[in-house]
Amino acid sequence: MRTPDELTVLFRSSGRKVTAQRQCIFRLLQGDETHPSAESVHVAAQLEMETISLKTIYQTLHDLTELGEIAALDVGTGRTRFDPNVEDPHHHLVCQVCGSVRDLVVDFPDMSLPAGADLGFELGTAEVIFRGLCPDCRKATSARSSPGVPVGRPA
Amino acid sequence: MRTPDELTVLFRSSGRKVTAQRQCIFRLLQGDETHPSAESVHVAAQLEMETISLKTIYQTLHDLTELGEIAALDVGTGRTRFDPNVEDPHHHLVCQVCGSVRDLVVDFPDMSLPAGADLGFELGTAEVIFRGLCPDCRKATSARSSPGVPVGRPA
DNA sequence: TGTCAACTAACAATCATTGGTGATACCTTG
DNA sequence: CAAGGTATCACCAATGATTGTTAGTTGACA
Repeated sequence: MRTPDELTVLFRSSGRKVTAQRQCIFRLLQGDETHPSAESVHVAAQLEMETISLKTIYQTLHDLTELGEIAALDVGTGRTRFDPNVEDPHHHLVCQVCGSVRDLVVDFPDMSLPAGADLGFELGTAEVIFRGLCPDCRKATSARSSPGVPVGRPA
Repeated sequence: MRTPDELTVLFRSSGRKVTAQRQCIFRLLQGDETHPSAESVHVAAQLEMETISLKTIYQTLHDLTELGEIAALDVGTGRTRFDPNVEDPHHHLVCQVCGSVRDLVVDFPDMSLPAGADLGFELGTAEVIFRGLCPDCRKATSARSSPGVPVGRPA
């Protein structure tokens, strides 16, 4: 996504207003690689603005998604995750224990389908999700118990 | 998954009872390649047993998943889809319009990660989701309007 | 045949998300 | 700077998929 300043211009030119809350959200998303959920953005935002509402978070994330500045993704953790990186095409690593998500900037050139395998589908994007254990949960698991904060439904 | 008869044995040997409802569900899943949701299994089951309850469907699907006879998957259509094919490792084709899901029995050998790209994750499975348009929605889209039955949240 | 799990109906609860309200704040354009 | 209108807030309700609860009945199986 673009910088907060550029987003300010973009919002205005698309008829949206730029409030302190929205700028706060812009700043928080800027360079965030954790693929936050709406709720975690809310928590982070509340550190700066105690009264900011979850509704506002949802609305702004929705606006940003509409403008193509962030991507909404469902990796099966039960909440929608938001990805500020829409520049580089990439895939995702998902921790099966704590639900953390990281970008995977690897291109798989050989992922085209053999003729006839497409079952008549008109293909769009191919999205790869690698499931595994993040470094933290790896430590916690090999050691003893209590990993990070568990998240959402299994698979 | 196994045949209804084999599942009957398996259920009994795991302390579960085999009722007419359960056998009906076994039969319906047998060879179903549409990756039905709990609700669509319910609809199909009601054709044979008008009074079968959605709870029973959920419970039996849950049991089958626990026994590893079917797989529960989240492809971002808003409902959990169930896949009776747990024998062949495979990926999935998902229609962005109607939400239909088909198996993709193609193996991608070159999907290992370059050294260092794993960000310290311990890798498990890699699941690939191809999004696109199914044959039916393709026709409907290129023609005029009204595709199949739209399903669930976008991406 | 008896026991106990499974079934049903009906209803409530969950969780993430979206929708309404009315009132206030404040951004933006003129 | 002032007007006008959108964003915000708090509060509360609704959605949709799924799970839980209850209580009474059926039926599997040893």
